[in-house]
Amino acid sequence: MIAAAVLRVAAQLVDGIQEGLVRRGFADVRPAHGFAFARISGTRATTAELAAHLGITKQAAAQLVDYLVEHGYLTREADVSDGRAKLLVLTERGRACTIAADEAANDVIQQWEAHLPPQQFAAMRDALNQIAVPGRLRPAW
Amino acid sequence: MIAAAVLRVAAQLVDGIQEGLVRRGFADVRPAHGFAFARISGTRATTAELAAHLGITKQAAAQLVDYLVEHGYLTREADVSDGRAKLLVLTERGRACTIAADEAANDVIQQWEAHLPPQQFAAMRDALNQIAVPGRLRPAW
DNA sequence: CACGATGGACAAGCAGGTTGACTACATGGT
DNA sequence: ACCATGTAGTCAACCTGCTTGTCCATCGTG
Repeated sequence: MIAAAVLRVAAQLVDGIQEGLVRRGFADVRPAHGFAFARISGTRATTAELAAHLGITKQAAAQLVDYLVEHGYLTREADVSDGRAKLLVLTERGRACTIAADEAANDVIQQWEAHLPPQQFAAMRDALNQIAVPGRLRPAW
Repeated sequence: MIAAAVLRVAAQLVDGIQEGLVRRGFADVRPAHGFAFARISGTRATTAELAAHLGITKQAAAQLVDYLVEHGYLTREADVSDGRAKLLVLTERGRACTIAADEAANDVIQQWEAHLPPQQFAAMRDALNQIAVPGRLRPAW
């Protein structure tokens, strides 16, 4: 069953990243935080924008941000161009964590690559990229 | 990024199945229930076995089973060979729901197939089946 | 047949999300 | 210049799905 295979592969990836982060000294982040980091390290981000990106309410996003601030991954800075907003910026540790997550993800993917003929791996990668629509990232489990 | 593509594809699949189930009249089941159905419709199943299969505690599995019994998908039957155990068996509605879930999953997959050259789709399917280890099904999000 | 292991259930609590209401600031129309 | 409406953030209450801890009844093996 291909559907089950997709879910197992996704589960492997998430679990593998999580384990890799623990090994690299980032035991206090959850998978959801990774999606937040990805958003914050990209363009300018506020809590409300983050909430929209993750598909959760801004209250839930706010408490996620609280957690990351408490654990030294993020700071809230005043936005000079908007007195209401607070910009989310990664700390040094936050940037180190995003890098570690990327490395951990690549470790998992390299294991996949090692199990497949190069051309088949490339076919799978291209197929996944074509299928994946740029919409929501987190499923509604 | 291939990691993001995998997660998006998995999210699409889960969301697509969920939406297909709603369209077919099964609005009161969650994705986790699908994994439970798959286990129960296979070999003999008890609540404790289900818990092990899903990677959750038996208490959590018990309340999941409670829900499915209340909603008419399952019954608990006495096990003649073990006075402690209660066998989980699908009702007619339960069987119909598993069939509907299979159909919904196939709908999603057919959309993927339609977007890709047949040979590339086959390569992706085979690659995923090779990569997927038969371990846990639900990630620890 | 006694004793450890196992299936199931009861209770309390936690984590991550929700809805609702409120304040402070922004912005565009008259 | 001002007011109306919209938006970022926060406080509070609550819900759901899961956890840990404890217990009982039954199984199976020495």
